[in-house]
Amino acid sequence: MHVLAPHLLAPPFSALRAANSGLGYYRDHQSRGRIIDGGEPGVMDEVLSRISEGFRLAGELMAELPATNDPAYLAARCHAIAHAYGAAAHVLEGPAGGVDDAATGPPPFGGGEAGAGGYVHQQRPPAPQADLLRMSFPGPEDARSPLFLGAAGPPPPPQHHHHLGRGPHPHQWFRAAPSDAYGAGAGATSSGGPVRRLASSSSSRSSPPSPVLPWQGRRRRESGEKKVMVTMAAQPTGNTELPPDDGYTWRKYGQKDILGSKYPRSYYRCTHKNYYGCEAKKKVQRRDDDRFTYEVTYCGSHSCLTSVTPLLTLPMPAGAATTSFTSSPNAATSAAAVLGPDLVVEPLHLGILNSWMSPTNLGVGLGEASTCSNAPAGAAAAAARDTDYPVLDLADVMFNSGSRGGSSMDGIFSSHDRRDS
DNA sequence: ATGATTTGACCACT
DNA sequence: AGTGGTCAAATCAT
Repeated sequence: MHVLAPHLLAPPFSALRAANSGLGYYRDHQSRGRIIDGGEPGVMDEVLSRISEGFRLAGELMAELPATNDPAYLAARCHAIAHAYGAAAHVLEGPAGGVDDAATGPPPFGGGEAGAGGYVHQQRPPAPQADLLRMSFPGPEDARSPLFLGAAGPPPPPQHHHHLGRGPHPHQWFRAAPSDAYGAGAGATSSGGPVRRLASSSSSRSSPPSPVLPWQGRRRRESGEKKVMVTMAAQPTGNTELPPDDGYTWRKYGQKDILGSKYPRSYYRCTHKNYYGCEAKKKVQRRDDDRFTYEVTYCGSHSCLTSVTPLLTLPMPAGAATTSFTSSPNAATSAAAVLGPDLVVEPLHLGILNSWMSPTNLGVGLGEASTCSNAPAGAAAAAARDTDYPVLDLADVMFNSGSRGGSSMDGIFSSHDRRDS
């Protein structure tokens, strides 16, 4: 049995931990600008390069793990990874506070400590760092861009040209289940579908005089509606990139070219809107300056996953906050609340977790994020506020239970519930 | 048959 | 008037 330092774990774990270390990037969709202010121009490039390298190596290691049993070899690989991250830390901390050996230094993203159950996140990093996020999931065949970085805005939408391979996600690390019963891991986004036609082939549809009926409820935008923007890396899948999978299933309902943006913006609504009237929506846009990064803006909350109590009753490690996720009628709100108001990014964390694992399991609505961070969390949150949030333990538990039954949307949306068209 | 995507048009908002 | 968000027919995939 090889024991790796928490921060040396391969991608999914390290990414997860990073995310749960408060690096989750989440903010109002209006904000823009750099996330990382590295001071000198070249500094962040180097940091990125280092982190990328570390992530890449970790990805490779993970890929090799199943077939490798040589402790010495694994240790060497771990050191290489540690070195890469250490170098990044060194650059970040400057000459004075450099960390020469990441293996003995603090976790790359700080704020972690080994507890009874392992690595438990306790505090989130200083505000500035909170912006430092951007996930990427280097896979064996494509280890590009590792992660977080703060790009500022949201990630761009799926480019249909590349998109959508029809089979299972090539890139399902630690994902026990393919997604959900509808086979849409990344939601409709990856469910496959027609490849975008060239403009010239403008379908045979002879544009009938738009039969748009008289005012049928094109709802006026709710200006007060909270939105959450998240920057996520594309899912590397060999030579294509899929939009980030946040664990929910989405159905695309529109795409639009946005002024000033190189890539079009795609609009998605929850696939279960018709089942449960779920109003969750999201806009996905690929960044102009980084095609591997998408900016996802979530609007509204998922009301379709409020009955995922089985998931939320995952065993909690001893010592972890015991506040139940199950008592609330609204799992999403409850979960976020439990994590506490101090963790502004928790919904994102969970969303990320969600994306790492069998989606749909985690009934945490990202759309609830803003609401949760503002709204009183209630007694549960209050109780959890001063407690070590079991985020990571939960994550581990979830990873470990990724193959458990119930990961399928079937368990949540039984066929008889479906009233969709 | 069913469900998802594409895409032009419509409409709200600024 | 310009832009962004949504609708829905046509089309495509399973």
